[in-house]
Amino acid sequence: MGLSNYISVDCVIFGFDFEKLNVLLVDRTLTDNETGDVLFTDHTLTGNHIYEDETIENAAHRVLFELTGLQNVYLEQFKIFAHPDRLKKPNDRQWLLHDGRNPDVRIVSVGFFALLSVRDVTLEWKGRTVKWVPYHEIGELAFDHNEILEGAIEALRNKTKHEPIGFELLPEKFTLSQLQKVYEIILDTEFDKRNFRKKVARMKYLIPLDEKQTGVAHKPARLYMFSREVYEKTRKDFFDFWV
Amino acid sequence: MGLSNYISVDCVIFGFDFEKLNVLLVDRTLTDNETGDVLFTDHTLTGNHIYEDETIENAAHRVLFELTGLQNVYLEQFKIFAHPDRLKKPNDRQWLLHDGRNPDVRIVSVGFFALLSVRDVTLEWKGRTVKWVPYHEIGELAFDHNEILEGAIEALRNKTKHEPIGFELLPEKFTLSQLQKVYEIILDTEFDKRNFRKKVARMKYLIPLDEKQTGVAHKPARLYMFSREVYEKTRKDFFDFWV
DNA sequence: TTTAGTAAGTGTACAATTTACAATAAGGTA
DNA sequence: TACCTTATTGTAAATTGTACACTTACTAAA
Repeated sequence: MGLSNYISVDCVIFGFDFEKLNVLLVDRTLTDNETGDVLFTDHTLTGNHIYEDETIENAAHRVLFELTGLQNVYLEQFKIFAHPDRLKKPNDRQWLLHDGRNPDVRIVSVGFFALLSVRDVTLEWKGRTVKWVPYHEIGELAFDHNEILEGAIEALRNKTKHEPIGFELLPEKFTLSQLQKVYEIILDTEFDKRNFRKKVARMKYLIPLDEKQTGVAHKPARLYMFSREVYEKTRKDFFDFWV
Repeated sequence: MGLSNYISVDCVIFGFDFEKLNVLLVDRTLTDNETGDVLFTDHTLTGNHIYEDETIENAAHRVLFELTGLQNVYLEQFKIFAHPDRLKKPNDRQWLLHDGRNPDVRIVSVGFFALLSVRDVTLEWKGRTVKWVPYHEIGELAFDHNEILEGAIEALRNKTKHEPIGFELLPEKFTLSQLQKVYEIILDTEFDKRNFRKKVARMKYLIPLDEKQTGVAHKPARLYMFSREVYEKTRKDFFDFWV
């Protein structure tokens, strides 16, 4: 099974740690073959070429599995990146050449974003170091990966406003304060606690459990679950573009 | 300037005629070179390969211009179609072979949808007949074009719910009943006329004109315009996924 | 065991929006 | 002039949005 050497996927993997939104980045360090000097070092998103007989969704799930060991992760295609010059910055050309690839071949990359609650992650991938970096601390990335990241954030924001995907960034059981925090971080805003809860109380698909937080140095909060089943059954389509 | 022979764009061009949502389709008829017999005839969406140095957005605008002569059309990338078997139905292979193309090369296609008010359209494109077909009357299309069409409709519905793109399907000046009809058709629902107008009256970016319809056999309706400028200035981001 | 610290949980009044519902007005056409 | 067609408009009740502050339940430290 060969590789399709002109299509790739790039995954923006978001992980929420109850405080910040993080993104999984991979170190990219190019060293001179002879002297061993470090020529440059920076970061990339996580991506892969796809196999010839593979769907792009599969390729994206594969990346995700290799990195996190997780299979059932929220993953969504959001945009294609295909600018003719997207791989043509000097460092990027050098890196591709070093890797035995032709930097003049136009590569179309399909952007995906994934959502998960931060957990332990395989800390190596193809011999490169992988780490969580807070979204706001991400500097200049390799290739067009800053553009892909911004596209992912925008897609995440838009989707979050209209569909219940915030839950994907939390563990199965979570508190209302954690849920509120997710939305505040993604939408870059703050909500009134009482009003947020009043709104939330109307959502039939947010199931209160008979369980509480443990081990916290304050009144323990009740735990909730999201039920996609109830959501699908009770959701109404409606019309809200105005405002 | 060569062609990238593995990337293409497919455009779902929606046209509204105040009654129905239509899609621009192109006839595809394969005739036997020797006998002249018609081997099969069906329809495709409108698509194109992209040039090597061209962005995909440019390629999509090019398709649109060739077909409609229009330059400033609402156009949006919505999904990529890349299934390994997407061009492998027997008729499709035959068509590609006849056209001198290799049906075994995997072609990634970027799906776009365009919105416009139905107007005169160039009725020929590369020697093939082009016509508006009401969305609900579209049967089986070539390649994976039914899938692309459904993807486009879904993207159109979603976007319509949250952003003011319904206007793109109307002429510059339109009546409130026409606007209501656009939304009813896209969202496949019906609105109460008084409540619809009450809601609409709150949108500052819907500008009432001192002009009325002419030539209609009933009380002429006032004309309105959409101001994207006012919309951008007054829009608030908010949060409505729950229902 | 007492105290301090921390986040959880809760109600009310007012404003804005949604919803359901039907009669009159203004043009053309016969 | 009568008729046909679509445009235009209001009101009351229910729901939702908004602004705002105190009490509760737990841990940790004294």
